[in-house]
Amino acid sequence: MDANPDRTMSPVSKRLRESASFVLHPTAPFHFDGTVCKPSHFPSPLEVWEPGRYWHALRLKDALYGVRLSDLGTASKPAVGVTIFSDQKIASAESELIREELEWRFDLNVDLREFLRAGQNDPRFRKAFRSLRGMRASCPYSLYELAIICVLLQNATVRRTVQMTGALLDAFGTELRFDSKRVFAMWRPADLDNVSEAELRALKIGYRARMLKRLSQDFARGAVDEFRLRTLDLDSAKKELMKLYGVGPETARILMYSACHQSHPLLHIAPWQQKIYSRLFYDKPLVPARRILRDLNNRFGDRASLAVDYAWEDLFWRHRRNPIDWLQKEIRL
DNA sequence: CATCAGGGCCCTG
DNA sequence: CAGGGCCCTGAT
Repeated sequence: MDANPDRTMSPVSKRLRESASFVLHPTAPFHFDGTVCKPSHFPSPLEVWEPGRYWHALRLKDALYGVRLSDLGTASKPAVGVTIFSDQKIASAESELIREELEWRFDLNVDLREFLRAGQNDPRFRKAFRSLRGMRASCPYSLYELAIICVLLQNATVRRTVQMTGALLDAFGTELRFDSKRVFAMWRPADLDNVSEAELRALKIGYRARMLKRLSQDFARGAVDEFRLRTLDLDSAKKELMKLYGVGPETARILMYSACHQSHPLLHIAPWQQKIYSRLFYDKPLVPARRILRDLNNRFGDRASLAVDYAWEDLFWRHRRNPIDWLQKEIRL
């Protein structure tokens, strides 16, 4: 294991050099910034975004890459330039594997045409669909990595999640330096084999320490096959995921949606979501959850989760440009 | 200073 | 299937 053995030291750091490049052609329409940058997410050192460009770490098999994505096309003629940074040469078969994985993680081949039409026809969604037209439900992380992030989000405020993530990455992550950027790669499941629950707790992650241990063990011994999971239908996949310690209905939903690209009808709206959706879709302080569910599912069916995501991210994009008062009050730091 | 709730989940009864 | 407890932190 190459996780940092002395956790009082600064994190393991690697310098990578440019090793391969190719171009991807997403389905049209495509929205680059909306796909790679999610303003509703908590800020983390796992990625860097600038308009039209995006940097992150990618673990595949046993290799660790730095990735830069560049927007080279337009909404209707999309093209994404990919440059891979590595500490060794990249064979063409390897390059092909990376290409397929990136296409999956950013959901570049999905057909959104019918879904986008439905959004244009709904006055509540028209604006969001217009400004993010072609956005994907993407996730730069592996299933394991996203599961860890979900656990760090549970029952915590954003500020606390940021702290826990930083502490864990300092201890077990790898800092990648490439293309004048620095991003962190998360540890691998097996890297926590020899780390005790007490050591994790010392990083102030509380009761989540046990979940991190058990999740990592399960992934390390192959109890979860991410690639098989991608092929399952919604219910079976959800059932599989909920066997994992620390993965309940909400985390399973997030994993299904973001990492497995299973859009779905809405089943449940939490109180904090209800408040925000009421403002967003009805311009009222509080609309009954039942009604919100019915309206959205009627309009969008099994793409309802994606529709909400469009409105949600659009809201945060607008908030970023021009702070929205009522939203600021809802999102505690 | 004390108390509480937080962008869930597990466990118990 | 309902409700209490969980780590820690900032808000009150």
